[in-house]
Amino acid sequence: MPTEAQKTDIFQALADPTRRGVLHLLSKKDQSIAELSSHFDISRTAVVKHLNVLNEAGLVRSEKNGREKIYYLQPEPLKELKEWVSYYEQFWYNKLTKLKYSVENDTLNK
Amino acid sequence: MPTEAQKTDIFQALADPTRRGVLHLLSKKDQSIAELSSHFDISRTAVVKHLNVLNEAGLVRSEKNGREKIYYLQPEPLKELKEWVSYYEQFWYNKLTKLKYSVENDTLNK
DNA sequence: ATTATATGAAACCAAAAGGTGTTATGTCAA
DNA sequence: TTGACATAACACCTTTTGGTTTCATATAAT
Repeated sequence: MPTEAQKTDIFQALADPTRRGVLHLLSKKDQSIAELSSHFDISRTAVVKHLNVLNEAGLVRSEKNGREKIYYLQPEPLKELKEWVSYYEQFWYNKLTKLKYSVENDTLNK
Repeated sequence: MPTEAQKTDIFQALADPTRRGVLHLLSKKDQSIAELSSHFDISRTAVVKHLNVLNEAGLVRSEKNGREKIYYLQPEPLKELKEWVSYYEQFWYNKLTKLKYSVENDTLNK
């Protein structure tokens, strides 16, 4: 139950390397748009667009502080990603597990 | 050490829901292009394009069987995804962990 | 009050993504 | 060998994506 609806698919949000870079920066420190932008070679406007995508995916939030807007990480939606990948973990080492699993659980779709 | 170079970023490969659907189908059963295509509302040609993307990301492989081309899941590259997400796991429950971590390990990038 | 700073918002653009349909090639089966 | 089937290879199209520049607004500091 996320506080806000996730308008953007999390997989799509993470597809862009700049956006993943933003998440990593925010994992170190909450920071303003200007500070975030200083770490990339693209314009501030472009970074803001990425922040909007991340925000719509529920991965970041922000609050105004004077004339600054401070962004912070909101990692909870990544749980979905973890669950997704954990399904595939069973196939990593031997292929026999696949058969075993599909017999035990009969999950055809999600 | 993947057998083949991954020309396509795994995050990008997973961004498309159809491609994730293909992976899920292949996790159940190795299958031909025709059989895979039957599960989607898009053309076979479109499915082939998705398969090419997945192949370039190292997530699927194929082998010819007569006039058919059988695709199978290659889940190993997903380990990278798991590692990526595991970094963020530490931030899931309380925000204090963040500080703790960044003090102990001083990993600024990657 | 004025100036510098931080962000917001809009218009625009090129390239990539995701889709289509058509035609060609290789293989199986009758 | 002929027809059907499975895939390959193109050419083409529309929308989305990731970027730009420019202009406007709000706040801080002198």
